[in-house]
Amino acid sequence: MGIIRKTKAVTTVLQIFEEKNEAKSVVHLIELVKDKMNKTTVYRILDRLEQDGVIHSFNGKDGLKWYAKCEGCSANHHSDKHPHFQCTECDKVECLSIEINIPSIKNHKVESTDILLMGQCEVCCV
Amino acid sequence: MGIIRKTKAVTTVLQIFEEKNEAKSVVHLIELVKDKMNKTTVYRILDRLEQDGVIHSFNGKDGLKWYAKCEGCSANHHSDKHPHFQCTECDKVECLSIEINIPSIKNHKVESTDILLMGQCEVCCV
DNA sequence: TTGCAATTGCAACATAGTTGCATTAATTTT
DNA sequence: AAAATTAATGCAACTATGTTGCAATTGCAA
Ligand SMILES: [Mn+2]
Ligand SMILES: [Mn+2]
Ligand SMILES: [Zn+2]
Ligand SMILES: [Zn+2]
Repeated sequence: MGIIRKTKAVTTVLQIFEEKNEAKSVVHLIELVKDKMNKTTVYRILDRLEQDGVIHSFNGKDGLKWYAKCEGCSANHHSDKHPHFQCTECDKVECLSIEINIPSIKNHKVESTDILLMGQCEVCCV
Repeated sequence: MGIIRKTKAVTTVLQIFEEKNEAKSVVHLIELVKDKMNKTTVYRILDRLEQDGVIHSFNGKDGLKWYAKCEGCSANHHSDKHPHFQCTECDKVECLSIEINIPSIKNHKVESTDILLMGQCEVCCV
């Protein structure tokens, strides 16, 4: 089960995702709220928010865990699957709403995909 | 620069990749050779072999680092880019020789991709 | 052989993430 | 409104992957 009590810590974390629709690494999140709560709490809240379909997680280019807001997901229906883009210059991560076609692989059953595109973001492109 | 001296340790690691064309996680490799060399040595050898275009690395589903033999790469030309498949049941990883088409993204410059497909492998499919 | 630089082992470190347990605080019950 | 219940938190200790500095070893060329 996910979030049951709306504590101050939960509200703080939620606010971060609400106020700006941007992916955040756990490391960055911990840094952001380090005066307000323990890192263990951050990990646990993120866990529970993910279970509830409020946020989703994925791995960035260096293997770190990132989270971003879900759109149209719930505790029993995680539908918001998509590739991500990480800028090699500023490290920013974006959720991409593009569809990438995966060809079927002989004798294999592909159930999910983990796609990270890397390069230069809009800002760093120039 | 990569491998300069063909030491016993280098030979041991190379043999593992030669005898079976299969991706290996660093954790597994360290375990495999733990009586023969230090883990630091394993990390450093893998590093140098990658620089030489003998092997390539990528992240598995749990964020762990994996390595597999390269085909047709050299120190100054790493061409063997491809998606990977990891079985969710037996954890085995395969290099895929399929092409996945990445649509261009407005105002972004995609320079590389990191694609991991997950599901059931040939053995676990049944 | 000898000399030297590449390689290795080792211990200590860095960082991400997890766990157990006592304490605190939301929320429900009385 | 107070008490009871139990989810949530803080903290310290831990695990795991990966890195670094440095002294000792070893491959190889001269
Ligand atoms: Mn996303
Ligand atoms: Mn591969
Ligand atoms: Zn950027
Ligand atoms: Zn399998």
